[in-house]
Amino acid sequence: MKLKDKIVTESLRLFSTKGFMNTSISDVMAAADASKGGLYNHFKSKDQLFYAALSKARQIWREKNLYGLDDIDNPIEKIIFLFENYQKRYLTSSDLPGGCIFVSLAVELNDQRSDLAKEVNEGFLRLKAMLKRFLDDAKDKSLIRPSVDTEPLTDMLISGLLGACVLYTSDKSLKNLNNAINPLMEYLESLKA
Amino acid sequence: MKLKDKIVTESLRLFSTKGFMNTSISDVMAAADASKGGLYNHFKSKDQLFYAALSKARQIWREKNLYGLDDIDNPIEKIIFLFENYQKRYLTSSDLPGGCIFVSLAVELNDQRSDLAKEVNEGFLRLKAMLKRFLDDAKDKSLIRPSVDTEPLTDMLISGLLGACVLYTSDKSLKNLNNAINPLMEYLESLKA
DNA sequence: AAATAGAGACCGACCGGTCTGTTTCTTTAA
DNA sequence: TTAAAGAAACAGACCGGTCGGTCTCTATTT
Repeated sequence: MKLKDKIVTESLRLFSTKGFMNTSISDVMAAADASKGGLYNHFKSKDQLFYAALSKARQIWREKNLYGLDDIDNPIEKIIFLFENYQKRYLTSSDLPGGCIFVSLAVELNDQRSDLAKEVNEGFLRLKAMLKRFLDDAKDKSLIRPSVDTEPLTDMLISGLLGACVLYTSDKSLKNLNNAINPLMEYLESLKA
Repeated sequence: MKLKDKIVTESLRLFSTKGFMNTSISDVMAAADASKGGLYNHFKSKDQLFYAALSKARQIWREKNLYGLDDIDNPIEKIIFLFENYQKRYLTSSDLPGGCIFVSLAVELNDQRSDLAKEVNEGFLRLKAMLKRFLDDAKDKSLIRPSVDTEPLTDMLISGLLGACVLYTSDKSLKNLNNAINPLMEYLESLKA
């Protein structure tokens, strides 16, 4: 692997555990087994490294969470499969040992680096939009009861998912992760028409 | 107000927005309009200040969230009232401009200061135990359907609440806060016997 | 030979913490 | 009532160390 990729990979691991501001350039370069000269040859600044790492994190997010979704027609089943991916593929990925890096970064950066946080928050909005699209689609196809209001349901699913990330961050046990996510899936099942 | 209290109050505000490790002693003393000598006269170290601030945060948590709970008999209504307090009294409190400080600290400290994080996580466990107690009580009194399994339901409520905190941290809008918490209350209502 | 990649000493700024000196409050005795 | 004495509260210069970033120099590639 080229040094540039190695730096991004290692910085992602460190950002997910220590956060962005508490990870020093020296930390990153020690993990990448190289020196500062090697980093500043590829990135103009630490902020630039942040954007590169965020881009890689998004790529990993899509790879892990959208896996297999295209093979499913039923939008409710799609959401349930996404939630399973979240547990089994994404949160437990070795590339992000600190859990969901977007949650960590959003909490850390919002009040002190709003420019960087903005990029992170956009991801939440996109996930929310995707979930709402699935739910609206399910309603159109009469797969869930017509009494269901998709807007608050979307918010509940999102916050449940984010909460599960927080719990997993603070106690990396699969049991707690299952306990947090499975009820959401069961609730979704109960809404089927 | 005495300087010691002022230091704790201001450090709490700063910890909730900037996090513990990214808040410098100078930041705290500038906010408290005093100097380092004044701080180290009352606290042995920054860690000691952390424990003092955490203690104050817990006191605020109880004041805001347990307000009025004793006047309610129905345990389900207690939970709903607690959730309302969370929105209207706790998260929007001016003492914690960064949102729920326990969420911020848990995410920040778990992988780098596990000794401090342990203290924070204990609070989650206590909240979880309290919610479960209410739910079990409700089940005993046949206030909710007997088919309800209180264990996963507790986890769902906790992670929903934590997720709401994350969302509120990254977008301090009451609308999003309501959207995240209200569905939890509606879901609880739907479980009534 | 020219260009790129990388190493690592170095810079000013800031970190948590210490130390000394000064001010303010409290206690005690005349 | 007052003044001396002691303790506690506070200010701010200062310490070694680390931060992000720069710069020079060497090694490798083209």
